[in-house]
Amino acid sequence: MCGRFASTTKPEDLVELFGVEQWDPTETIAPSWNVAPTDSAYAVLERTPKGLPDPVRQLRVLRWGLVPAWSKSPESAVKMINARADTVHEKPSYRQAFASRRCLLPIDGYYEWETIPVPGRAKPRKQPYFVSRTDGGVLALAGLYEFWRDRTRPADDALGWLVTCTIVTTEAEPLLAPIHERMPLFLDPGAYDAWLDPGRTDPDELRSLLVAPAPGALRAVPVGAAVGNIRNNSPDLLRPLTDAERNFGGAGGGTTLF
DNA sequence: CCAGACGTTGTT
DNA sequence: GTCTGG
DNA sequence: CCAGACGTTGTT
DNA sequence: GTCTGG
Repeated sequence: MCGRFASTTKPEDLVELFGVEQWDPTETIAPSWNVAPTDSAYAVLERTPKGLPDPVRQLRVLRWGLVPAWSKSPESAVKMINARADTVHEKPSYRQAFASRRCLLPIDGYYEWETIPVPGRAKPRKQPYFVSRTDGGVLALAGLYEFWRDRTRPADDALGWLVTCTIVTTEAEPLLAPIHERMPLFLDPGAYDAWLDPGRTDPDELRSLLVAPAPGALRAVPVGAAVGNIRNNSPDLLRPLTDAERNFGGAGGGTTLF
């Protein structure tokens, strides 16, 4: 799955990479090596302005954790950080967003925790990994977004709209499966246009864009436990564990190597 | 008909 | 908002 | 996802 | 043990 990630690419660079036509520089967030659910994140999406024929590609800041438009409160649905690719087109909470509000979430990589049973102890050990593109490029995660109106605020209050997002997940590819059974889906540049086009609403066609990556496209590197605490946030979270650090605490011998 | 859910993951 | 369960 | 809390009353 | 907050 995907429950924590790093996002440090400058918005100006994201604008270049994704062919963004519209970005409001006041919508800027600090680089983060520890983005958690309910945090803000950059998203690339397309909206068609009233009276215009074509959608405009934008870079926006959304809150991670999708809140369906019909939710009574924004907390009730904050667990919706992931959406299963195999059912996303039919789930009441996601299908409208899937039909017309798809986005890309550009990230450097995400964290995955391997659960390692410790003989004789109830609590297993949790070994975090940082998963990123082997070629070092930005990962364009497949996402959905949704608008939620806060009725406790005045009708003309711009802050009365909450825009949230979720990440589409699938079965882990074979190389990652030993760490974790699920993983987020990402798109290759050739699929960006079709995925973002709000004019495309055929679920089967859209689902065909969600394909597993080639084996080896992603790499997983074991990192320190500090990432577990969201108060920790620095490039040091990405530093690979040394062999000595991995052996120290590692019950039952070595961890999976890449 | 109304009431209540609407999600994913991991672990047992 | 819309579907499911009772 | 992990870390950290885990409560009620009365008053503003 | 389980829920909430970030």
